Amino acid sequence: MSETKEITPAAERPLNFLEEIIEGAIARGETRVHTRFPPEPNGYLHIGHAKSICLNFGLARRYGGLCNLRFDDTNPVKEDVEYVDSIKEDVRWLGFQWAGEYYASDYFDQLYTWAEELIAKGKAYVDDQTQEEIRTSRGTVTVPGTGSPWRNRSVEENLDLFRRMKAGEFPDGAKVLRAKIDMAHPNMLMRDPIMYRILHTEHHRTGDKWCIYPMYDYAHGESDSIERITHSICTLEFDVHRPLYDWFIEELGIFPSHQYEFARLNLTYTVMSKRKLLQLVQEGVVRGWDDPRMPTICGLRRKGYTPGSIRAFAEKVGVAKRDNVIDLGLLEFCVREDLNRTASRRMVVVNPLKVTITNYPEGQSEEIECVNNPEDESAGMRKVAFAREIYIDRDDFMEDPPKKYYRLSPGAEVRLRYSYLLRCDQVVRDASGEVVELLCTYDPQSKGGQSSDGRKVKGVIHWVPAAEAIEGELRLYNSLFSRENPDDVEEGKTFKDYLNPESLVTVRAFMEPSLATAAPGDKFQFERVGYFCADPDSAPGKLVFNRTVGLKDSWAKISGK
RNA sequence: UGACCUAUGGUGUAAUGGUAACACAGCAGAUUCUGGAUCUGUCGUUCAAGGUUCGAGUCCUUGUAGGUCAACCA
Repeated sequence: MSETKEITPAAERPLNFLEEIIEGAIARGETRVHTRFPPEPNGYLHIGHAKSICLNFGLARRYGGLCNLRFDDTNPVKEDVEYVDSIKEDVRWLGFQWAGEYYASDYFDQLYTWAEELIAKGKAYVDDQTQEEIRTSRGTVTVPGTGSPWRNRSVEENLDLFRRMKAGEFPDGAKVLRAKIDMAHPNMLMRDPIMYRILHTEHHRTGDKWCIYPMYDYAHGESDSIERITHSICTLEFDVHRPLYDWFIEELGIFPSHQYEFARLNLTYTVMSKRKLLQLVQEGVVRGWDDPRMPTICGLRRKGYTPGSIRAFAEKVGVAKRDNVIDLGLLEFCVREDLNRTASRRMVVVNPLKVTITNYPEGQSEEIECVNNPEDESAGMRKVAFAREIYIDRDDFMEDPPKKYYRLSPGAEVRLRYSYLLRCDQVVRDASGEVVELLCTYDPQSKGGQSSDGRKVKGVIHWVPAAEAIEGELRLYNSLFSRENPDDVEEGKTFKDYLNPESLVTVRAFMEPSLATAAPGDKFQFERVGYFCADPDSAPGKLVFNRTVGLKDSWAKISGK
């Protein structure tokens, strides 16, 4: 009964609509489940991708199937190996293994052959119109398009022209290959969509082998088909692409993969579009893709998020087809839930106030045993030196405290975490009247939760020994934007007008000595402050910690902060 | 003013024609050497109007609202 509460296993919650579709198929005897996660290597993965990754790999795992990692690298002008590497690292870090690592570019030869096949069937043609002409002749959502003057070229001419496009005889933009469908189709995507464009650009994998590249719509379904993907899961905006996805597969008569759409993840107080995230990086608004304020996987990792907390989050947000905006608080809840069970506790004073314990012998000190993690006995104990001079946090002292303030104030008594009861006797000020030191007395009988006369105090505050404390940097992160939905811009503004000027606050802090050996990535709970993770910038003698998330703070609520 | 998708507490997600529930957030309390954690209680929900049915969140019709689509991006 008192066991740690487990995250609801996927098996014990109701099925989402995709699982119902799969179980329906299984009921009809189709037992194979093969999914894929298909990022374009043109940017870093973010928390929205994490939802897709957990979904695709999770479904495969749940139904004993496979999930491929496939790079949708059909546009060489935007793509780079830097992104390929980061994507692989992030998927692995999230805890998933792909059945195979594939690239749409691996299929360029097959795709080309199929394109010639469609030309031969009279289902595709080479169009000489300019980009502008193609755009205007496509019509609008309410006006049907009109056919290109090149729409009825002979199969022989189309084949010849397409081969010469491939051979590099034409400059970029001179010609395209189009599917011949229906220029008056109510779905704009079906109005003779472009299959190939000329791009004399080196590809990060195929080099200069190709100067024509397939478009997403032509490449994606066929790639799924080649890999014999059973469930091609994508986000809602691809819904209108499905008829085209099916059209190519149908015309080619190849393995019938099917596309299903779900609603992408949105989070409050952040943006999720790659374009905007790229802009923040390029303009130096953040320090890079892995800036802890970014909603990227690498940003969250650097901030101290755990793979398990992100998986739990993906599980909790569910999968459906309606647009949604998830409360950032849910993500924070998930990481607190995880870290509470696993993070070692430490004492760190953010805003130091010196305390001299006048009845503690000068020159004396003792080792105090501190519990590393009350949620995990196996985490053991550590020792912290206690002496006559210590630091406490300024927030833990008030000269004139309001009601319900349990912390230190003149004449009041609190417990120093893991050690003694402490009473404040006198306040020392500097010339300007600022409080610079507290003179206190301790109850020598009060160690280990006791007191000399059985009295109890309500407040417990943390501390560090003045002599041994080490100094370090704390990077306190707040939401990147101050507006709940930064994409929802007012007249004449852009999303950047809603950047939170306090998204990063850097402070110096005094830390207990055991933190000196913290290595980048190590996670701690600084008691009563929050969860922190040693930053890659951190090194012995130059400690840097990122605040992953603060602790729930009911005093802040009461005091109305 | 075309096609398609969607509409359930503050935010998400369930309820598969038969008592509208779960999580987060909120509120109140218990407990606690972290104002943490834990535990208990509590607030609050079916877009609208018709229809089918003994019975509708669910099916049908019509509205309304939101979203997606007019890159040689994915």
